[in-house]
Amino acid sequence: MLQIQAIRDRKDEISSALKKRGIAAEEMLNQVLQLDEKRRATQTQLDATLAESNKLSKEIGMLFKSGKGQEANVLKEKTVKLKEDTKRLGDALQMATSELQGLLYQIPNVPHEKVPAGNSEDDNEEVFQEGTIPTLNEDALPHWELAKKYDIIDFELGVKITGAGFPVYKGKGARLQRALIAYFLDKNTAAGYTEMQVPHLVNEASGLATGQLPDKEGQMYHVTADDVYLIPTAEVPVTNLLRDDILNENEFPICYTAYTPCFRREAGSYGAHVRGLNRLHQFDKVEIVRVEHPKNSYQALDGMVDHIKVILRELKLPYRILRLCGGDLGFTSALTYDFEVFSTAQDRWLEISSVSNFETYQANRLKLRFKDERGKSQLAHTLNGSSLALPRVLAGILENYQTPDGIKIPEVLVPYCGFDTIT
RNA sequence: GGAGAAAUGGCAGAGUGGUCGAAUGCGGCAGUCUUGAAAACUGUUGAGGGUCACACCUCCGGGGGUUCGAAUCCCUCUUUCUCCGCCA
Repeated sequence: MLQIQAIRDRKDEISSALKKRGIAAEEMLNQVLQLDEKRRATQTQLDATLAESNKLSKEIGMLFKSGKGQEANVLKEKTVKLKEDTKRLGDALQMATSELQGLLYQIPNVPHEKVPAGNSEDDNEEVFQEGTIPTLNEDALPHWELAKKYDIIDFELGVKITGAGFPVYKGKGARLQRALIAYFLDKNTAAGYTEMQVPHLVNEASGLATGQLPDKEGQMYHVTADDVYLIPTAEVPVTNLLRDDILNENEFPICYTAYTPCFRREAGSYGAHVRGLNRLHQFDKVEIVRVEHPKNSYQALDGMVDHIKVILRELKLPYRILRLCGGDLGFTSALTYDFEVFSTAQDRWLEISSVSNFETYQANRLKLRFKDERGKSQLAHTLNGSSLALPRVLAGILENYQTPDGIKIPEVLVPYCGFDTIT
């Protein structure tokens, strides 16, 4: 959620930056300012009314104490009208506040100056590419064929026990997945991220604070009996660990990593692009989350990107980095880099990580602040990234490492797997 | 799931209708003393709205109510603790 003060100070700047998302926000922002003014005017009136009745109440108290009950009763009558005003103004204030809030919820984050304009993924900007794309045999298979051939992932079994998009990993497939999780966590903790294990269900307040609610209910599984949501990403519980906190400046940076399953309804997805591991309702992911001083957050973002580069380099997977354009940028993000692994057998790039700086957008909803050197509360910056998402990394490994003799295991994973080939 | 008790500032903990945004202690910060530190002493120390700055307003788990006036009384929800039940 954008800060009202920011809109008051830099409306035109914000409005033109939002154009990169293809959003004409001018009118909405004007409406925000109007509502804000109304809200403040109402607040001022209410405060004055309350001040007066506070004063009267004190006088009444003193009169009663000194036995002047009659005078007190005269004053009491005066409070009747004040009470009515208080009620009316209080209702008006509440209405203005929630209207304002509702409007602010609809305005996405302001794109960073580096964000290219554009409407679709075609306008994303490739900023880096590394690794060699292997030359495979003519009979090279996509990962869903490999999964069947070597009996390491069973999609039909998942359908039987749950439904489409809930695969069952078997034998060496399960072990490889566990190896990847352990390897990612080890890399992240070695880089200074504290490993956390968090709940996989969150309440409504958490969903609101990181921006999954109120608009994206459809993406999350909702357990209505207990009114909790299955997490779509570890970002939600991990970032919410710091909800309502006021940090000291010297606590920065806060760096967490967590492995969790992620649950996404993915309503409306279909077709070849969702085959196999490409898009699932349940998948595993290791996430990194940072909370930073505003002046350091972009340096931190670069650091996260570099960190993920190292991992992909070690896995020897060909990958590229995209800077997302305004149209492809997530609602809450100011700047996002996507990592994509090239899947040779499918002949396409697969997104495996998304690294974002949310600046104060999430922090504003989270009420995640810090005390600056003057002792004033300021919003912190939040960032997160996948490090990494499992299924497509797995798909990339299976496809790129396939040989006539079986699937080779990347060297760094062999100690975690306990075998070097899947046959 | 059943019965009972509780929820107050960073922490501990007083406060059961008015002058309480809240005693006191600890912790934090600043100062005095000291070569320096400790101890001692003095001062200061919650969040949000509002204002150029004050004033002023709101917040004692959340929501609602009674009252001229609520941390304090009532209703409700949530959470924690104790006992019972169930159980990895």
